[in-house]
Amino acid sequence: MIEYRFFPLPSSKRPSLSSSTPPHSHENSHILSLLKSISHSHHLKQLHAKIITHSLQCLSSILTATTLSYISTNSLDSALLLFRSIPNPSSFLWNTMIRACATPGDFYLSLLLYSNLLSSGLPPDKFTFPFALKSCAGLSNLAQGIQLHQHSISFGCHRDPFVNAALVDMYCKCGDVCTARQVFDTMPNRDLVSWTSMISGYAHNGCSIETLDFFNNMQFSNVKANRVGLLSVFLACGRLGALRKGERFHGYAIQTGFLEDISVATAVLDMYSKCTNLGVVRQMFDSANGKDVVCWSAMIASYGYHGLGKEAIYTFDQMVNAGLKPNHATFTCLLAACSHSGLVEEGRIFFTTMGAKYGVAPNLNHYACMVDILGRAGKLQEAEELIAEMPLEPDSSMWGSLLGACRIHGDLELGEKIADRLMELDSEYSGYYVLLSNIYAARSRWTDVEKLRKQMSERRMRKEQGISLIEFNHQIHKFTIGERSHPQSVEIYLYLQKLYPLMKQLGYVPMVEFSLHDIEDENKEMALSYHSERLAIAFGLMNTSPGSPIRIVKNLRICRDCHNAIKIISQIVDHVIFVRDMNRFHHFENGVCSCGDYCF
DNA sequence: TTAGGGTTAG
Repeated sequence: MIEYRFFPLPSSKRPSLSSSTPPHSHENSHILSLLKSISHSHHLKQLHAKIITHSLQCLSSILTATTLSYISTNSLDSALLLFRSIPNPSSFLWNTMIRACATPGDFYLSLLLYSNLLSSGLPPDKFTFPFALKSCAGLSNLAQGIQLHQHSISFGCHRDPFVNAALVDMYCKCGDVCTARQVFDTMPNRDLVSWTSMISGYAHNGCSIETLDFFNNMQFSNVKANRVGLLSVFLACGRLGALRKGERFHGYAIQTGFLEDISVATAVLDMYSKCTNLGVVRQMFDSANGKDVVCWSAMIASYGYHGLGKEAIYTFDQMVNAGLKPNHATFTCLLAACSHSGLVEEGRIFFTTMGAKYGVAPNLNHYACMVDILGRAGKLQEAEELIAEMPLEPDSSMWGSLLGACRIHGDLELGEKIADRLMELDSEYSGYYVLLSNIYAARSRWTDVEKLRKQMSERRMRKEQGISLIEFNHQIHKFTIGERSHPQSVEIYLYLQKLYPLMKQLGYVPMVEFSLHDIEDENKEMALSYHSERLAIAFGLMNTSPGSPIRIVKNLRICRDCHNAIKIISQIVDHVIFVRDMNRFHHFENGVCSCGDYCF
């Protein structure tokens, strides 16, 4: 636990109430009303000076009002300075200070004040906890949050609905969804906000199926959803690729009027961009009223996922011409779009001018995008130099981007060098090991593959399991590599076995190096044939009529062999196949993929 | 005086 220390003024320097000259009461009321109405920090400072000149700073009510005015004029430093000079602040003032600091950048101050409140002897109350918990949530400080939870019980505030909602939110934002759910389940009264906190917690912790289930539970409990709940639902549908469910919620958003809100319209747009083709996304964008920078950025991101980098740039230009100022996320979307489409020069220009021209200095994400742009295009040396010269401390993801490029271009020497760096950084992300393992496997260096596997095991790391999802009959069906637990497994495997010779006739040659086990080629072929996306595609093809699109969502990158296989499958069957992997969309039709094979 | 929030690399 972090020990929060507070440094109060020595008591001798504090103003003393008893030594003050009694001021005129009408003058006090006048100053108090002035303090309430003041809206500019400059005027407030003038008034504060007047208060000191007239020796009114000894009055508790005046000091409290002045502190509140500093908070309302966003002068937090002055408010804190003044607050520290107040001998015995009221609970109300403590809470107001803790709340004022419960914003990004000042969360730690908020907790410092909470700690000092405890030292002062005043008990925290039902207003204190929501603000202090919000600060723990903002810092993702679970240990501190658990202590606050215990304090809320000790001080008898744990039954308050606001405290409970804040606890649910804190546990979710600290990644402990299970405890959040326990708190939720024991709540005496669950209102819309607590339901929404839990739904949003599930959504932001990647529990997409639970998000949708919980949203349904809320509706069964006769709690009517609002726009905030809908935002989480669209996030979950997008992640699951659950187009039909997303469409149903889109209908709900239209009926209830929530779609008029630009945040809901953006969430719907984003859901479509992750579930389907661009036509409907563009329709959403064109029909949205009051488009802000987030909505424009979502449209730019969407062009990026679908490999239309030039359209992403055109949309960016339109946004700027419409008078909107791009933010960090806009540039991340834009650079990622350049990367997916191989627009190296365009990306380089945006990257080098974004700070001076648009006032957005490149952050780690932007550097990672630029490394990716250069790396994918084969400019590995330039990418390495960019990392070496960057003014920020490169993190593991930066080296990970470059390692990804080494995998694409088969640069084993650089790949090993980067892998050493990643080991030094002690990254817990198993994907980097898998990338290096892929580079070794592609060169049949099975001893090195085995060595890596051992290192992963020593570090208690496991390769993230590949999962493919497909929505059918309002249900999400999940497939993992070689699994046989699905009710239609027998038929799925038979289907793939029948498809295999047809694929070979059309020139499919299995790339056995993508099967990482040191096993015989024939077995490798079979291991590849049962990758999760192929099982999901077979399930989709078996259960839908010709002409209907097949939509798959995969949590990892699609492997090169599956990519080739699906291109050939799209030549055989009368279906368009969409696969969204962890990076982007692949739109397979008549033997061609929309990514132009650029990602391999 | 109290809460939940749409875009973001690999």
